[in-house]
Amino acid sequence: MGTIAKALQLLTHFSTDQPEIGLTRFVKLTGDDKATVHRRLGELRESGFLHQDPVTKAYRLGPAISRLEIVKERTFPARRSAMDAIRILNGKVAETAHVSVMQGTSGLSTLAHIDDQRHGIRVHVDANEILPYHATASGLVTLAHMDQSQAEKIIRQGLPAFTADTLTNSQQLRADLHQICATGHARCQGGFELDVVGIAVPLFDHHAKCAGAVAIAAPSSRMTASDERRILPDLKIAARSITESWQGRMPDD
Amino acid sequence: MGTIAKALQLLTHFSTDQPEIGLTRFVKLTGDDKATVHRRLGELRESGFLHQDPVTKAYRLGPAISRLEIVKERTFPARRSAMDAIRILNGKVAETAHVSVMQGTSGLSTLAHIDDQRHGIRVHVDANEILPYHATASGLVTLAHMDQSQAEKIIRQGLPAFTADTLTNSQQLRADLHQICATGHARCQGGFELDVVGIAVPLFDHHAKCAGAVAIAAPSSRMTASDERRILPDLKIAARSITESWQGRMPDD
DNA sequence: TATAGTTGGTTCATTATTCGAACCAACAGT
DNA sequence: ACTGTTGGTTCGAATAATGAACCAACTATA
Repeated sequence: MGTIAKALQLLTHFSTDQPEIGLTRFVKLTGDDKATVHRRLGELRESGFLHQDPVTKAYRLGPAISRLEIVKERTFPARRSAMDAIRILNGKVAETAHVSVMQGTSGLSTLAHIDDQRHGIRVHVDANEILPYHATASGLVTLAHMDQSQAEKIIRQGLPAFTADTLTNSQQLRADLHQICATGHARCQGGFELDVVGIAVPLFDHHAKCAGAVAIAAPSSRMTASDERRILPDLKIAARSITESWQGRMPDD
Repeated sequence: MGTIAKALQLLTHFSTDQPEIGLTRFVKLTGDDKATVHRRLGELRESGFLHQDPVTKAYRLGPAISRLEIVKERTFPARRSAMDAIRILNGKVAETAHVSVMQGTSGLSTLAHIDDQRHGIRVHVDANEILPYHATASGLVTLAHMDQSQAEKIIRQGLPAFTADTLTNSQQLRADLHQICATGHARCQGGFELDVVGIAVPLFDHHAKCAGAVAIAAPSSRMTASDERRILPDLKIAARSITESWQGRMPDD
C-alpha cells in the first residue's frame, strides 16, 4: 500500500459514533508513528478533506468531501436513485433494505439504506461499515458475479471470521459462489452478525459488470423460507430499477 | 506540496462539465509524468475515491466520496442547514444566493447554492469552482475575519487577476480588509466575473472563528445602493441561522 | 497493408520524499 | 514538583515516489 492509500485510510475511521478524532487516537487506530500520522493529517487538512477544530485540535471530515459529492451526485446520481428504489422495496416487504457498491478489494460500502420501521425487532444497518465480501449476502452475490480473476484475488486475501458462522473455508466458498451465480441471488445467515439473515441480488454498471448489490436484512427468527420466496421478486424489481437508473445493463444470462 | 496533496488535487479537476477524465487528459491537466499520474490514479481507485470504467478506462468520482459524505452530514449537517437558510434568503431577495466555506489557503468551496429563478438575467453559481479569497465578496469577508497570520499567508501567496477589475494590489487589499472587518460585510464588483456584484457576510464556527460566508450575487446593472441596503439585513439573518445550526458562535464584537 | 497517432499501462535505475525515534511545549491532575 | 496527557517538531536513515523509455491495443490515414 502506497502513501496515498495509507493517508486516505485515515478517513475511513470516521463514523457516526466517532465523528471527531484527535492525533493520539489516530496513532492508536493505525499503529503508525505519531510524526507520520501528523504529516498525513496535515496534508488531508490542507487539501480540505479534513477540518481541524481550532481549539480542541481534533479532526473531522472536511468541506472537500461535500464539494466532490455535489459533483458526483449531479453527474452520476447514484445515491438518489438507489434511495428511491429501496424506499419502494421497504414499502413492500417491511424489512431493512440497503444498497451497497464495490469498494476495491476490501468490501462493499453502503450507499443508501432504509431501516424497517414496522417491527419491534429490526436490523439496523450502519452506513459507515465496510461489508466484507465473504460474510454478507451482498458481498457474496457481488463476489459471485464479478470477474473470476478479481474474485480469486479477494478470496486469496483471506477470509476472517466475524462470527462462529462465518464461512472461512475458501473451497466451500468457491462452490457456494457457483451456486449463487446460477440462481442470481445470495443468502447469508449470521455470517457477519449473529441472528441476521440477508438476501441480496446483484447490480450492474453500463457494461454489465457487477457493481454492487441490493439486499434485505431481517432477524433470522422472522424470515421463513416462504418469506424469502415472497421477497425475491421485489428485490429483483428494485435491482432492475437501480441498474437502469445508472444506465447499467443486466448481463445476457 | 506532498504526494498526498498532489494526488488529492487530481480529484479537483472533476466538475459537472467534466465528470469523466482519462489518463492522458489528467497528464495534460497536471503536467506531471504519465507513470506518476497513473500510479496516483490507481491508489485513489483502490481507496474507492475513483471509479474506473472497465471498458473506456476513464475515471470518475468513486463510492468512498458518498460514504464519507453520509457520515459527515449525519454528524455535522452543514449542507442541509445551509440549504434551508439560503432558500429562505432567496425567497426574500430574489437573487442568486450561496454558502461557501474555507478550504485551505486556495479559496472557498461552495457548499450550497440556489439560483435566482425570477429574473431573466441572473447569476449562475458553479458549485465546483473554488472561489479565490481576494476576488470575491465571500472571499474578502472571510479573509477579513480570519486570523491575521493566516490572512497574511494567503495574501503573500499572490493575487492573480481574473478580470481587469480584480484587486491585485496587496497594500490596497489590506486597507479594504480593515474596512470590511469594521462593517461586517464585503462587497465585490466584477473581481471574479465581470458585471457581477456580490455582497457577503461571514459565518463562524463554534469557537467564533470565521469558517466561510453567505453571499448574494446579482448582475451589476440590477443592484442599486438601496437594493444593497435592503438585502444586508436579510443576509445577516441567514448568516446567524447557519452559524447557529452549526453550533457556531458570533464573535463578541 | 503499412504507418503514424491515439489510447492506457509498465519497467527500473535514480532521486527525492516519507519515515520515525527522540525531542519540545502546553496543559491537567496528584 | 512530578506524572501523564495532549498536539506538534526535528533530522539522519530508509524507503517509496519519480519519469524517460518502453510495450500493447486500437483508429484513422496514406
